[in-house]
Amino acid sequence: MPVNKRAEPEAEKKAQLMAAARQLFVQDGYESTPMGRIAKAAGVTPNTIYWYFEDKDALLLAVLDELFQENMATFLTVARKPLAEQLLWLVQTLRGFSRLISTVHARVRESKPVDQWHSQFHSIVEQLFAMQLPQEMTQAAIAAEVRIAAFTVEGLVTHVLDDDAVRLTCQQLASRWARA
Amino acid sequence: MPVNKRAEPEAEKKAQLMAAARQLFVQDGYESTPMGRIAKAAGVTPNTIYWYFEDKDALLLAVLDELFQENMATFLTVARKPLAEQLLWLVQTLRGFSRLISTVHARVRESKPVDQWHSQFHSIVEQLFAMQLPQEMTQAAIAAEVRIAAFTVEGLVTHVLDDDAVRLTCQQLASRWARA
DNA sequence: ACCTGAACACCGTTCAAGT
DNA sequence: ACCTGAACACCGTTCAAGT
Repeated sequence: MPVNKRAEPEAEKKAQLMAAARQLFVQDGYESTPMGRIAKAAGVTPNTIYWYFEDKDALLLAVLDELFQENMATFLTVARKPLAEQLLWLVQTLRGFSRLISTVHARVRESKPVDQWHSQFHSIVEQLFAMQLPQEMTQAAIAAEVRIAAFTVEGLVTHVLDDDAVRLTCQQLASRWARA
Repeated sequence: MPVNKRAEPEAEKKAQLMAAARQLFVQDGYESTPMGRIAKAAGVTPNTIYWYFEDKDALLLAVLDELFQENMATFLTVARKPLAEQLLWLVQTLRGFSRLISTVHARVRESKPVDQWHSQFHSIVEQLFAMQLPQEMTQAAIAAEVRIAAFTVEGLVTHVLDDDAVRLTCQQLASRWARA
């Protein structure tokens, strides 16, 4: 007849595992953090993780989803500012997860789920920018400009550059879209 | 007194190893090709590779250098054409090595030698483009435009896109640099 | 349902030993 | 100088067994 026997419901344990994985993935990178280290940080045995997650990729995707949700909310806040500022905010935010981003790109080829997540992420971000570009542009031009912006953001995030270079590149990029 | 005892001088054996590695790295990717497979393709035992190369990274760098030298020559041929065409050529050529490029980006963080190779590669390609941009632009603007171009090329190379999208993006990118 | 100890398969690399 | 067989350390994952 008891309903809440366990001190830790399944969801909570899963959250602990994700918190440990997230911290280590962001700090040390996905490839450089063995399952054993995540397990130890969460106080379990490595194989226990497999009761909650299918494999290491599933853990990665769960972490990515969490990070996306958390930061999407505040991005929508920034979405009313000038485009150059939006770009700069996006780059600075993503820079905090640059190792994770490199990992996603590396694993797009090896893992279908990672590939799907990556495609979806691009779609959302690119659409958010597309709707802000001048209406006078052709659809093809808008699509091209959005790709240029997306790839530039990725480059700024994953390459080592000083803040000035990042800022100037965002401004130069946005200067093209001055409304007619 | 004999001078050329061996049927296969060291350089030749090394070249064989590099040819095997190159083929497999390009086809299957660096992470997905074990040293054992390279060894088998070259007709030796895995540990033999370590007599010729310090480690797997050294093999990778040797292959990268080879590819760079081979393609640099024909790039200089293309360098007299319009910028949009140069970009398109660069993207299409690099697309043949997209897995290798993803690997380089992933390993920049883990391997100092790979990081240095990557930086040097960027420097050379970016300078080649910088000198072709309109003289009227400020140094800062040129630097920003070159970064935008480099990152867009990288994005076009590493993401899945149809040929039309690639072509349109290169044109749109170059349209900005129309000489005043 | 939840977790563990032990094992498996795979991989890069090393090393003592051979020619 | 050049190459090998055997071993080492490490890793993701599985599985039979425990509670």
